[in-house]
Amino acid sequence: MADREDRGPVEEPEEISPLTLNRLSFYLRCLRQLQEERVKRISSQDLAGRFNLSATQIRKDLAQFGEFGIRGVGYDVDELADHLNQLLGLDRRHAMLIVGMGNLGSALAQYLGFNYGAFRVVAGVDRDPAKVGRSLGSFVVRPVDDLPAVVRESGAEIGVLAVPAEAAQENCDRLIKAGIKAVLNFAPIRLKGIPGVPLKNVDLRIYLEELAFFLR
Amino acid sequence: MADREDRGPVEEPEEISPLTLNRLSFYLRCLRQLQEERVKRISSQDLAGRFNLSATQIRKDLAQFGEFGIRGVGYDVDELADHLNQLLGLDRRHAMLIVGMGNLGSALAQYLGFNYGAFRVVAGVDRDPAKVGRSLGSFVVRPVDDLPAVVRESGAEIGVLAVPAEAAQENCDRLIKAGIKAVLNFAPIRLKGIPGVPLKNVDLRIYLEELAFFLR
DNA sequence: AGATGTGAATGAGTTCACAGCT
DNA sequence: AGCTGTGAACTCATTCACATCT
Repeated sequence: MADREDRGPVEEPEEISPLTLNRLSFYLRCLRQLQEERVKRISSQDLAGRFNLSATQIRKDLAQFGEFGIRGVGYDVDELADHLNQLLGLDRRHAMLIVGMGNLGSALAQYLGFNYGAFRVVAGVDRDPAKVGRSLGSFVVRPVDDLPAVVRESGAEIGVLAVPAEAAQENCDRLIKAGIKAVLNFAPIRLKGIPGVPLKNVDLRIYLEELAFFLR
Repeated sequence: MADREDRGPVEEPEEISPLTLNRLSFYLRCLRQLQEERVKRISSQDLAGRFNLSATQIRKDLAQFGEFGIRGVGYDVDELADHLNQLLGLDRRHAMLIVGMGNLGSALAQYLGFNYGAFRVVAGVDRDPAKVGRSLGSFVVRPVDDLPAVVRESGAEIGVLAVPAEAAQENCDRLIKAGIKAVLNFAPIRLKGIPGVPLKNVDLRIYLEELAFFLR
């Protein structure tokens, strides 16, 4: 059955499609909004209606992970939010480290560190000695060569790459070698990661180009 | 209202899936890299091998829009890049306007305006009088109430929303009313657009949450 | 020969429709 | 009754396999 090619190791048992994961994250956002409105219970239909989603899909997505709803009634908003929060690994803090404290890096440090519940920017590094030593929020920018120590001391799990495309692969490798657990890449280049370390690309150029297509 | 300026023999846009569009944009990036390496011709196999793609998919994607390749030989790099460039609407400038000149807005203004060939940030607006009047790159921040005039004068086509979630829908509506042609939204909220105006969401929280899932 | 372009087959993802629980 | 959870049907996307062209 499972033919073993010269690929990486066997995958995790909990297979979840990126599309589903994306939606779960969005559902949680919707539930948070309902919580603020003091809504206690909601049916998949209502949820779908409010946020332009598909009721069936909501149910299918959720049912993958357990029976969170009450038949004939709907979902308990608080309870479901908690379940999703836990499922997505947001029930504990995630420390982030930013590589490249230029314009984008600095903006991300403040933007992400500010209002993102489970996430916290705890460190920043840069190659440029002129940027090292600057104080940004709750941390001081350190030299990129200190990465292993910075990761160890700060407990950072997620590395955010905000460096130019040319420097991205090198810094990605360094992050992984320094023991970072996941990478979020803002450089406009497709990086080669390694199997155990999830890597997500946020390519602003591609977003713009997709819009441009509709403006021809 | 969509006025189509016919210039050149571009294939019909037909319905194109967002996934395909995303890949075309990526193919173009790969071709640009090959151009820098002075590569003149490449086969779908080589292209796939170099950038971790599927050769069949490359051919299928491209074949939707014409016969760009030469059987038995491969694709002419320059020619294909030009075709994709034109197909994606990158053969002319696209002016962008940023709404919300806080940290993120300012960073985007410099980041996007700097090194993004076909795109140019030509204007920025903010609600805060303290930010109005600041000079950023090649433009001066103007009050958000001037949107209609700013759009008209600057010729901006793409509106970039870099405002808090609460203000995003209102500003999106204003952008559309002011005649903007497409919207790129960085606020962590799903906006209600209108049919003729393409809208793309870049939700940094969702990217982080998708990574967090793998760190449970 | 060697690579494209493409119908056919397979697989992934979504919607339908209804059984089953409250 | 009302709504969830889920197999079945369906639609969309990818891969296979090969006819076709240089």
